[in-house]
Amino acid sequence: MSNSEANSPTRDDQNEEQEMEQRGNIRLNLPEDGYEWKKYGQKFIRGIGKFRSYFKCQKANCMAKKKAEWCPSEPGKLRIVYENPHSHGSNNSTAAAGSSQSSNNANQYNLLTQVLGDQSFTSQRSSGSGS
DNA sequence: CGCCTTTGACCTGCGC
DNA sequence: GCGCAGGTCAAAGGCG
Repeated sequence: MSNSEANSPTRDDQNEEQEMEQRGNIRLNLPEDGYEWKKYGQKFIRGIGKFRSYFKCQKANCMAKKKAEWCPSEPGKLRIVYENPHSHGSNNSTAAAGSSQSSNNANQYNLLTQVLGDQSFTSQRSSGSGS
């Protein structure tokens, strides 16, 4: 086993990723959405048999929250659930693709979650923009 | 030295 | 009324 890990830095890197994945370390797969998130908790959800991470917007006046969980049927796929609208605009150009929509989306999503449910929107964010 | 991340424990709400 | 699950807060450790 010494040679396999000695000359395979890529594999080592992937191995690490998988190890963290098992621990529920979603931080590695956290998609940049233009906001600063702070992880404030992690829990193993028996309902889906996977870990769920809880993020909170670091902005002082922003009560926006984000939940990240692994898709039960699609290992490696991350499902992001946004809660509460942002009281400020996105300050990250990385998410320029949706920067103008981010705040708007978060706001609309809040309504959608209550009216339609998070599936339609979450599904769009996860597979629509990811893939 | 400061900031961020991770882990554990506690509290609240819902269901049976 | 009790039990289970989910969610949140706080403290400690590690890394930059």
